[in-house]
Formats: sequence, C-alpha cells, structure tokens
Amino acid sequence: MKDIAQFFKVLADEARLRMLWLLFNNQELCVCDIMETLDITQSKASRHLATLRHAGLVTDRKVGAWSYYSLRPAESELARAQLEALRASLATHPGARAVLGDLKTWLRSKPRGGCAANSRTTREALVQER
Amino acid sequence: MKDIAQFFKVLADEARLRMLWLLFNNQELCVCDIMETLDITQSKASRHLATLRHAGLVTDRKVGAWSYYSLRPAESELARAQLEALRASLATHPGARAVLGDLKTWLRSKPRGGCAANSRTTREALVQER
DNA sequence: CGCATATATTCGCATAACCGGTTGGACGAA
DNA sequence: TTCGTCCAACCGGTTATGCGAATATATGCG
Repeated sequence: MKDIAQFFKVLADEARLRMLWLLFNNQELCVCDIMETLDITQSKASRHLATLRHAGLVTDRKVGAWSYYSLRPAESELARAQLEALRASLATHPGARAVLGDLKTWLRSKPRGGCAANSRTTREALVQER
Repeated sequence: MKDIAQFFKVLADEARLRMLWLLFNNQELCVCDIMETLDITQSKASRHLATLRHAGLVTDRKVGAWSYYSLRPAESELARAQLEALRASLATHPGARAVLGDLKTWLRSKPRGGCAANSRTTREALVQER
C-alpha cells in the first residue's frame, strides 16, 4: 500500500496540482509557459515537472532546447479514477479558473521564438535595476 | 487550490490509508483495535487518527475511556469522489486484503473488556524480559 | 483514595520535502 | 566558435512531517 501513499504524495503539492490542471486543459506546454503562467522560478517549475514525470503522470518531448510537457494516460486504475475526480473538481474551482485565464493571457503575449524570462542576461539586467 | 493539496496530504501516508481502509470495512473501531491490527504504537495510532479527524474524514464517539472511530460522510464532492475511488482500488489490492484478515483475527482473539496491550504494567513487564 | 487502563499530547530528534540561486550541458543563430 | 536561451541538476538552508518515549488526562474499579 506504500505505492498508493506515494501516489497521493505526488498530488499533495499546490504547484504540481496547478501544473496538472494546465496540462488537463492544453495538449502541450513548455517549461517557460508554465513558469510564466504560475509565476514561479524556473528551478521550481523544472523540479516539480520532474516529480510528475517520475510518477508517470506526464511525458516530455524535446524539440531543440525546449521541453514540451503533456499528460500521459494513467497506468493504474487508481490513478485514472483519482485524476478524473481531480479534474472534475478543479473544473468548478474558482482558483483553477483564474489560472486558466493567466495561461491564455500569457500565450497571447508570448513572444514568438523564445520568452527569455529566465535567461542569464535578463537576470543580470534585473540585478542592475537596483 | 491549497485546500486540495492539503486534502491529498492527508491521504499521503500509508498508516492513514490503512486506517481508512479498516474504517471502510467496519462501522466502528477503537484505538486499540487499530493499533493491534496495524501493529503500530499507541502514539502513532492516536496521532494519525487525530489527523484524519481534523481533516473531517472520521469522527470519534467516546464511551468511558474508549474512543470509537468511524467514517464521516465527505463534506466536499472532491473528497467523496476521491475516497470512493480509493475504496474501489483498495478492494483489489493484495496488501489491503491482508490487513482485513489481521483485523478479523484480532477481533476474534480480543479479550472482552480491555486489551491492556499498551498499559504501563505491560510495558514494564516487557522491559523485565530482557 | 490508589491504581490500572485507554487515549491524547508533548518533547526532542531524524529525515523528507521544498525553496531560490547557481552551475553546466545542449542547442541554434550569428 | 562564441553567445544567448532553455532546461535539468546541484547546493545549502529552511520548514514540514513522522517517530518513539515520556507524560498528561480521563475513566472506572475496588
């Protein structure tokens, strides 16, 4: 039964829930889409996506330097049922709705060919501002 | 969405899952039934039951010195659906089946009027054995 | 009252989880 | 090849969680 506890542990984090919710509603997203939409650091985004990947809930497809993440069909019946219940419940959750709005806004304003939000030069520029 | 993460956190522990499973299959159990069946310390049993109680998943009914725990109807639709999926999945889980066997065995051999497994004198007797 | 039992709670510690900042590898454009 | 961007992984530090032992509280019996 340890495996089941482990599964719930993966879901027991707000950042990961929000990522799953984004992927419930979009075929594919790259890491920078997720970090921009959720307003989290690149480190945090990558870390939690790795957790979801190790748990078998998402897959990534690499295209050049980008990683596009997407949902992965559940392997166990438990996972399938839990995720379905989660999705249904999030659909009526006010916070979840807001996140989808943020995603749409970001995708609309996203510069074609790279967002550069987490680049070295951008970070250095931010440091200069002080 | 923090509330949902919090809910999953409660389920993300093997001891708590096993307790829930026992209560799925029995109207009421007292703390010593649970600690004997799951072979855990009294402290651990009480602590995790308190967590489940605070999360609103179980209630306790006091009769004298005993506390009888039982399931409590889920308050949110999320909780209801998740717990139902969990129950269904545990029903086919080999480990879960074994635990139910342990419970039956314990209840059959349980001394009428108290189990005295965690009493002061019993603990002291165990210390003498060394 | 004095003592045994059932349960809850506190305490100190170990470990797990999470975090931001940073580093390093991969890749593509110049 | 050098530079800039995307991403994963590492580093140290902080917080959260879980544990057993010990203690506290409540009940009831004689």
